[in-house]
Amino acid sequence: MGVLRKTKSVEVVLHEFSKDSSAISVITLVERLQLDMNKTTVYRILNKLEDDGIVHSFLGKNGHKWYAKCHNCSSAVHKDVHPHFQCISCGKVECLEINVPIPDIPNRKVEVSQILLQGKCEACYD
Amino acid sequence: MGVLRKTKSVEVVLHEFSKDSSAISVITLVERLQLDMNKTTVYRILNKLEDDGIVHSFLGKNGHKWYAKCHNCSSAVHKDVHPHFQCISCGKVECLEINVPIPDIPNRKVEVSQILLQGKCEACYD
DNA sequence: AATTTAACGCAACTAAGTTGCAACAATGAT
DNA sequence: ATCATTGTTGCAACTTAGTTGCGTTAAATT
Repeated sequence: MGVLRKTKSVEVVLHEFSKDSSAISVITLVERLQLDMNKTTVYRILNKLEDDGIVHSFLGKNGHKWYAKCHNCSSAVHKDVHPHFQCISCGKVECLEINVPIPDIPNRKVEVSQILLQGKCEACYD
Repeated sequence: MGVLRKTKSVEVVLHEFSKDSSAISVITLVERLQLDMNKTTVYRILNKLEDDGIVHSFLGKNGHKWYAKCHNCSSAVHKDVHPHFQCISCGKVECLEINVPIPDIPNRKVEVSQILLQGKCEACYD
């Protein structure tokens, strides 16, 4: 499954990602687009955009879902398995373009790593 | 706040952690103890046990809360900021006694790191 | 045993995310 | 351009993790 039709709603959602380079939580998106579309539509479009490798998702500090634009993904391979950074002051979430090497773990095969770092962001830094 | 009284319910919850060395999700715990106590009680006891540094919590792959016994914590300092491993086959979650070094990030101060690794556990490994 | 007050059970609530279905609209064919 | 097809949307109702308020119960202390 993926995005098949270029609807108004899809364009509106895409626009939100194009104007903001940081990640957006679904909650924020639903709230921000409540006049444009139903929350069900937001959830469904995000699902499809992720299938298509256009955005990727991850969980913020409360276990709520966040989305951000992908840089080097396709529907086949989601390469964007970078860490994410959430500011504990302003709540903003960003993708970090760094590589965190995961040590080998005996008798276990790590396939996915989900790393959420929390602290003070650039703007909230003392 | 913390555990002030040694009630039957507290002992039952503690017993669950003593008989199982891997982590337990709140959902499982509520279900497993439904004959012993109310789910509200489970949530409240876990909260207090965490405050006291007896257990620590983290989020599993669906954003659901998990708890595991602490090894070197106190109510003042939660030292148990190790990574967790969740098996994608059987769903089991374990604490990993390894250290994942987080690289310094320019202009940001990392205070907490939440690392969830997913893959095949010892038992489900091919 | 009486008193104090933390802890408990219960029911009702909140909020994120999902589902089913009828109505609508983007796309390709005519 | 119009029609038919079928993917997409809105709506309402639902599911489920987690929380809250409050009256009752039961630890701990005297």
